[in-house]
Amino acid sequence: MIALPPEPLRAALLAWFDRAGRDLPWRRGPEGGRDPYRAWVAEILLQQTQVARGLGYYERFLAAFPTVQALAAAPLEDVLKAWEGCGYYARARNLHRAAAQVAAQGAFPGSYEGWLALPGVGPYTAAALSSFTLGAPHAVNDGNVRRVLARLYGERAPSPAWVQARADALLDPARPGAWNEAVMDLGATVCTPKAPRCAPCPLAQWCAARASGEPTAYPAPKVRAPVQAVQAVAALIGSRERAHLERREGTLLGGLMGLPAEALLAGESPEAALARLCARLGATPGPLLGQVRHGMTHRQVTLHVYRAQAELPLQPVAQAALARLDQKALALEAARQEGLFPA
DNA sequence: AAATCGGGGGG
DNA sequence: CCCCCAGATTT
Repeated sequence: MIALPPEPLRAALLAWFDRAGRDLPWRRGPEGGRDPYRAWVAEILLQQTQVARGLGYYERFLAAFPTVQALAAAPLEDVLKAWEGCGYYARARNLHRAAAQVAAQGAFPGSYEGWLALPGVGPYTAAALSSFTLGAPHAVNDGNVRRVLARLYGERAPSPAWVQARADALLDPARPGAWNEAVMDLGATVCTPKAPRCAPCPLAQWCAARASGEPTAYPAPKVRAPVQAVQAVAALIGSRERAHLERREGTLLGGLMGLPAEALLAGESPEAALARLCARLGATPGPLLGQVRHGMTHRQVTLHVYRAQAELPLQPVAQAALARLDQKALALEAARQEGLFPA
């Protein structure tokens, strides 16, 4: 392993950060002494979610739940509604659970280990929050850090342990929170995945990937599981404004509401699956409204949406937290209020 | 170590 | 179309 000189490298990156770092709403307050509630909500929201996308959700979420006490007291349905469309809904469920723990103990964690003990807080988030809110010397390891360090050291296949060791060694003990934010800002705005801008990079003089002439070769792309094609049927009972909805159980979209649905069994036709679904609901199958397709990283879902009739409770769709897939399905029923779509 | 969990931005 | 994103949890 090449030993990089830590002090000049730290000074160069922190000087760049102080000049060119991003101005983000969760960065208000003193360095190393940020408001733990605002910092925590941001870190959970930003897990596997790009900053530009998280911004809108952040403001709306804080407006709906201004304090951890308000979050703890709110029904989970309201929390999921605020999270609607953002994905990885276990984050919202864990955030709600953790809020109850924090409210019960009357204070936010005062250490890395304390943060790590909260549901939904793993090694990255505990390092981020302990450095941002407590000034604790813990180095974050996220996608940006992985890419920046892989390029800096010229490592094509950086393991999590390799990244953490390098991040720990480089962390500036005088400004751990600022250092963590600086590496992430560099990765997000300069050392980007496909088009790194080496010219303005404050670390260029030490960077092995830049010296190689092919910075984007570091790190090598991760091998990903193939996308699996899935088919299912759903029943629309009622209208797109007031429909019969079910709560999804399990890990996939768990906690969200959606149209009653059944996955097609191997070799099964959509009509047969619809018959199974209607038998379960005590409903009468109706005509096909259409199909919607929806991609979910490792799944490509084709949903066949049918109308159905039944004496089942309807609820206002606008107040329920729905996945994008169900919103697409509901959109198949054209709004037909008098005057909305004149003939 | 590998699989699973959403949805969208950007080349 | 493909890779990636302020990862965590479960297997």
